[in-house]
Amino acid sequence: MPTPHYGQPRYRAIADELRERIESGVIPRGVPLPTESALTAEFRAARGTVRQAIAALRDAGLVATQHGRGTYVTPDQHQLAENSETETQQRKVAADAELAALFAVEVGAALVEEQILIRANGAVGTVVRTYRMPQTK
Amino acid sequence: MPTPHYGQPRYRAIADELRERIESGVIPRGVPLPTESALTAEFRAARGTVRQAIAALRDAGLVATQHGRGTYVTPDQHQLAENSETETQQRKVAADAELAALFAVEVGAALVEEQILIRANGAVGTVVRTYRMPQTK
DNA sequence: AGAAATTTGTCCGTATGTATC
DNA sequence: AGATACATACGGACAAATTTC
Repeated sequence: MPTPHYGQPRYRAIADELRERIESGVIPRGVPLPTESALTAEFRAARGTVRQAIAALRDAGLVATQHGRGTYVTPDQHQLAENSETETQQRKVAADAELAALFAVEVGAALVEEQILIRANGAVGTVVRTYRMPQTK
Repeated sequence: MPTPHYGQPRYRAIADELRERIESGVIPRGVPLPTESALTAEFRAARGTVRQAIAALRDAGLVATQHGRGTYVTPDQHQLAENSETETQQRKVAADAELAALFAVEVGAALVEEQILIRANGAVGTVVRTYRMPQTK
């Protein structure tokens, strides 16, 4: 099989098809996308092409991929807006090993953490923690 | 040559090297990057790997590519701050005591963590961690 | 104006590494 | 430890846009 891509590239057609399934609900939010090999078989495309399609969806924020686990459809943010309230608090925390590496400081160094709780109907649905270096100026 | 990518992937090392040349002025702003085949020869890497490196620079806004022409170093935005890029990673983590209380689950229960790194001029400035329950129905 | 050369874009197939289950 | 799934890398082929002759 040669490599014809007249008009629309193959990977874009696959991406559009998957996007359609997500937005129409054929693939519900929060569940994993078919695996790369499943998509490879379904669309008769090489894995690289399938990965290109998934990358496009990822760039669009529609899905998120986890190494070794799969690619998951991102939960729909629009629906959360109704009964949701947020609660924010700030505190000083010590850098763990990972944060220390990211910020290039020593383990245990002081960081500012802002924690936002997002409640839907009373129950905590999402916790967002933002870390920054303390402002020194 | 097999395909070892212990530690840092090859394409990232190439991207870092090119970024270094750009930021140090070895490759001035506004001029074209070496062609893909030139980079292929210089780094002894496959073209796909070189293209992956260039894609990383493109995502970071350092270069822009034009079909049939080449990849050009973006003119200096040098009014700072807009040189920020993000990197997102998702993983499964065990709930610590606090998160367990917030989500009303047991300590150690599986949560999905999405971590976003916000870089300004290469250095991590902000880390955002979002926690959710897996498989929300 | 047209043909050839150059350069990036797309696609295939395969192999191996790494993370997760 | 084995199976599954995504990540990285190679090499080859052809397509499309641009430049050069």
